Amino acid sequence: MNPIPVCENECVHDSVVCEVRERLLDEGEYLDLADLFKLFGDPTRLMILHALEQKELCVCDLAALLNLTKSAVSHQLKGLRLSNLVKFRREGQNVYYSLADGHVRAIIDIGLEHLHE
Amino acid sequence: MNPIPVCENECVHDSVVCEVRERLLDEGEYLDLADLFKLFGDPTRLMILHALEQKELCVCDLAALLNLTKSAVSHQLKGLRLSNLVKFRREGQNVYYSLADGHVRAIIDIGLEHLHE
DNA sequence: GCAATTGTTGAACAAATGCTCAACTATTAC
DNA sequence: GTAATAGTTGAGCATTTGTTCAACAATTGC
Repeated sequence: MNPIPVCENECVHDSVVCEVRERLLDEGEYLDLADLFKLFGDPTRLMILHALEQKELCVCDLAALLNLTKSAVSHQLKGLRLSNLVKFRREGQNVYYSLADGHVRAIIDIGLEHLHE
Repeated sequence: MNPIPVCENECVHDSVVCEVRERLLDEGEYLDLADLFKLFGDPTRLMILHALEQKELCVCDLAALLNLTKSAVSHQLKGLRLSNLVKFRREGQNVYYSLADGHVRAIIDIGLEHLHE
């Protein structure tokens, strides 16, 4: 019998598996990371993020730009806000959104690089 | 009446919206990009990718490592293969998977950086 | 040839996701 | 105060997604 692995398989390279297991992150980290990347996994949110890369925009602008209802945009912005991808400021009746930091641009750029290579 | 935007809103800053619209990508690009990032949006796939960052592994190893069936792992690997995130080679009965290029590591690293900042 | 093992695939089903709709809050102008 | 506009929120519903299960293909050893 071997270390931790409980599995249906015979072939398993135990020493390698154990070695890799030690370098893996906590399960919670992968959950958090997945929740973050899920936000990039929807065309609408990508367009919102990419638009905000160009300029600060209010909800109405985004709705007009993407041909969506303000509600739909607002729902998506909420997710982006909760993960600190975007920040916002109120000015009168308008709420202006912009990117919170450079991570969004960096991630999208690498994604595009991967697609176009 | 103004350029392209057809919308329910009055507030829209037309010149800004038009300017941003010109810099947006084709809709298909956002779809492709979203499909790519969807692959990072699942904890299981993230663990697979992160494990492959450490070492080349066969399906059995991954199954043992993540406590999943070979079927589940194989299904996920298929998606990763189709998007050129992983490559593989057959050696006897085993199929060994590894990362196709540096983009996976780059994306995961930025994601972790964002979470931990 | 046959049995054993690794790996892949398609169908099925439960869980998660994104949009719509309606109701609501917030600010401005009167 | 009221009316109008911007924005948010929760429920509902159709679509998508991830795993399981069973059947199948591929390689090895006899």
